[in-house]
Amino acid sequence: MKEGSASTARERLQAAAVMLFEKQGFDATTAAQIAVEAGVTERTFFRHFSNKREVLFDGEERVRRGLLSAINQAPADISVVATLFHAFDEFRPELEGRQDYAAPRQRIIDNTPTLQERELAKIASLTSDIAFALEQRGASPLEARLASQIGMAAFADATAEWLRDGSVKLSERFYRAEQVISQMTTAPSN
Amino acid sequence: MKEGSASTARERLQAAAVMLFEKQGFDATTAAQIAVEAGVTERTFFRHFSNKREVLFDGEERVRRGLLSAINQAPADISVVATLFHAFDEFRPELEGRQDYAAPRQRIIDNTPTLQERELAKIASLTSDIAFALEQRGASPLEARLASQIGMAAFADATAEWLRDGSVKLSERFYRAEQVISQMTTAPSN
DNA sequence: CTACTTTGTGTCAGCCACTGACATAAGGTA
DNA sequence: TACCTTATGTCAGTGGCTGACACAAAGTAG
Repeated sequence: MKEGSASTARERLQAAAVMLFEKQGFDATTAAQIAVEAGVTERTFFRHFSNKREVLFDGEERVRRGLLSAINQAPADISVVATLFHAFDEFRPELEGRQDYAAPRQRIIDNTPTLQERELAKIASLTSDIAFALEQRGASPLEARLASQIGMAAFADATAEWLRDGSVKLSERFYRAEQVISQMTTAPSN
Repeated sequence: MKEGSASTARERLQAAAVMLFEKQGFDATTAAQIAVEAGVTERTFFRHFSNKREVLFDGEERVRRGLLSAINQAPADISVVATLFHAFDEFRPELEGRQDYAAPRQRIIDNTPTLQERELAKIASLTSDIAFALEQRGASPLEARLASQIGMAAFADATAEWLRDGSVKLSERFYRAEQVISQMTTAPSN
């Protein structure tokens, strides 16, 4: 009742959650409160989101599909790491288009351990799917697992840093990470 | 009252938890149940462990200290990745000595998404401390972050696989992972 | 040896995340 | 028109977890 009804209950719940989480913090905000703000009942909140955290983790499948399809379209004659960074760059416009929604969300996550855990789980799940995709393209299981691990670590790190501080472009952050990884295994540390 | 009293309440709670989690599953086991089995009250359970999951995550600090000290004792003239694997090998005896406790624990975690999340958080926390240690030894911040990510991914992967299937020695799993990482950025994927 | 302090525990009331069951209203379909 | 589906409300209940208070055992200080 408080939010406009020119949107679905689900969307109103997400917007109300982001607003309240930013204002009061995640822990101090109850599901019932979000529901009231969105003009529905607590029960309806839990029909749309399986738990309180999920209200912030909706786009996961979109990211998954985007990255996997970019990997499958990458050239076949490059290293696994190069394949991943090729895919990240293909997917980059989608991230850049969502910056306005993603930045406040990132701020909330940065302040909330339980959401950071959820974010780690999301990255781990993506990582596992990416490892599978690399294996399909000919990598060994262990190489696929390790490459996807460092690749997704770089992806998540670059994206989060970029959302926190937009003064370095996302493309630049990806590029730098790839350079570091390429040299990491050959050069001594000092 | 059911467990012998020749041990602390904390130890009895841990033992009771492992037993019940294996028998009934994590979700189907209540904190109150564990407490009764250990001869204390639910409130006492939560005095020893800040939440139900923590009863399985006690050795974390031991691992952290062990790995960090091993990193600091590694030779200075090798690559960051080599530094990490050197440290893993130094720490290996401690893992091998705990295999009997760690294996059932790993089985429970493998069956329980919420515990897998906690395990990811633990690895991420260790990873962050290890990145800091590498930086102290002269690595750049980005290199430190990425190297510690892939290193800890390899460490966690090798350890978990070894606990699930002891037929390949832990030293061998570490060795293989290091080989794969060294070649990852240079060779094409097929 | 007594008084004080610390540490570990029990008891109880209560909040909140989350669920199952049942009812109802609105919109589409046979 | 009768039915079915979908989204929601209502309500009662379980379980994780916390704060407050009381108490007992084991130091520790004087």
